[in-house]
Amino acid sequence: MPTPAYKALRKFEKSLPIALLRSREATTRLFKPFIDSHDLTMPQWRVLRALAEADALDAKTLAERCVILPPSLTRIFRGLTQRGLIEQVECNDARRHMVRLTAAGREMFETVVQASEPSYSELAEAFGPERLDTLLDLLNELRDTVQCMLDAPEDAAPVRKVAGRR
Amino acid sequence: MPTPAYKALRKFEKSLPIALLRSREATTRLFKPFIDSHDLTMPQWRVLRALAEADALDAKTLAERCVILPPSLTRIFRGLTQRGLIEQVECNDARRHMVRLTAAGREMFETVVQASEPSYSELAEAFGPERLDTLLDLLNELRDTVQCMLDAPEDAAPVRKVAGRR
DNA sequence: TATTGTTATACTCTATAACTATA
DNA sequence: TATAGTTATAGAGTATAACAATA
Repeated sequence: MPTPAYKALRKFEKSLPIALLRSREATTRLFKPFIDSHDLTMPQWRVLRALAEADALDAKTLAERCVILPPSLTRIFRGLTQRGLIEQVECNDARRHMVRLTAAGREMFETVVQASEPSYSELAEAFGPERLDTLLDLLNELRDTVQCMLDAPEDAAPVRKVAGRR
Repeated sequence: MPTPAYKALRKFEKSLPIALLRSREATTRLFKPFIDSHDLTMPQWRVLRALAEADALDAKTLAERCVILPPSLTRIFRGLTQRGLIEQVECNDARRHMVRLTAAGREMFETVVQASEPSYSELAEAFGPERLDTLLDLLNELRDTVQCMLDAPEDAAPVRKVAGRR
């Protein structure tokens, strides 16, 4: 007989972490070819995309917004700078590494966007534009909700900040 | 003036791949400590979780269901077997590597589930149980929709199966 | 003293191709 | 001949700690 914990458990498809992973995997498989064909990695592309909406951003902001750890971001900066897609920007606070797109970087961004836009439109149409919008809202609100839980140290979680053994 | 492609583009927060990534990152940060504290990796945990709902599964099924590539799965099998959490099961088709949880594996599964269930409940309550359910449905349907698009070779995508240069 | 970012390092996952065994 | 899985291997991401520079 199944134990209570097993019975209470949501089915595999109803597991939030797994559903997020599998949806992301499928979405990535759809769009990654467009990124690959321009010799960009997905994290590199997220950086270009974030910069395309801002004049310039610092490493900390990009790390948070693109879900990239600082050491990875350092390498990404190096790669994109060498290829002439981004450039450093002077900043009052000399500690901050601020970057922006170069003309070539913006051109690269536009090229990839134009190439992949049809697939995005096709997906939106197939899935339903309003449902896609609902999904996006729910995803962003879920993130906020989790963020709040993690900020409020009230739960019975295992060793949080100081990671366990390993 | 912004180019058409840029204007047509959804804002950063409205990008599906990025929204999925960021939501998953937050969710992972919430649950990963429970997995870590039992010296399991996330992929290992997904395998245990998938096996907990089935008597036995073969590598191909697990790879698809847990979003793990075959070579990774081979290593995961090795690790979980050495720790006595899974065991191989005889199969008619000698090519297939079928595995199931051992008693210790099921015990490990139950322990982790019981430890993390309070956080999941707290999240469900904070987010709204019915909204969480809607989100899960949308995620699973999104995956199906994308799957259909990828199966139907009709779009103007770049070199699909045969990856680009690299 | 706190913050920002880089370097160093180890480990894991990702991704392909080549190979073996079985059907 | 096709399928299932393993091995080999290269590369990229993940994660921490330690360090340098600046505030």
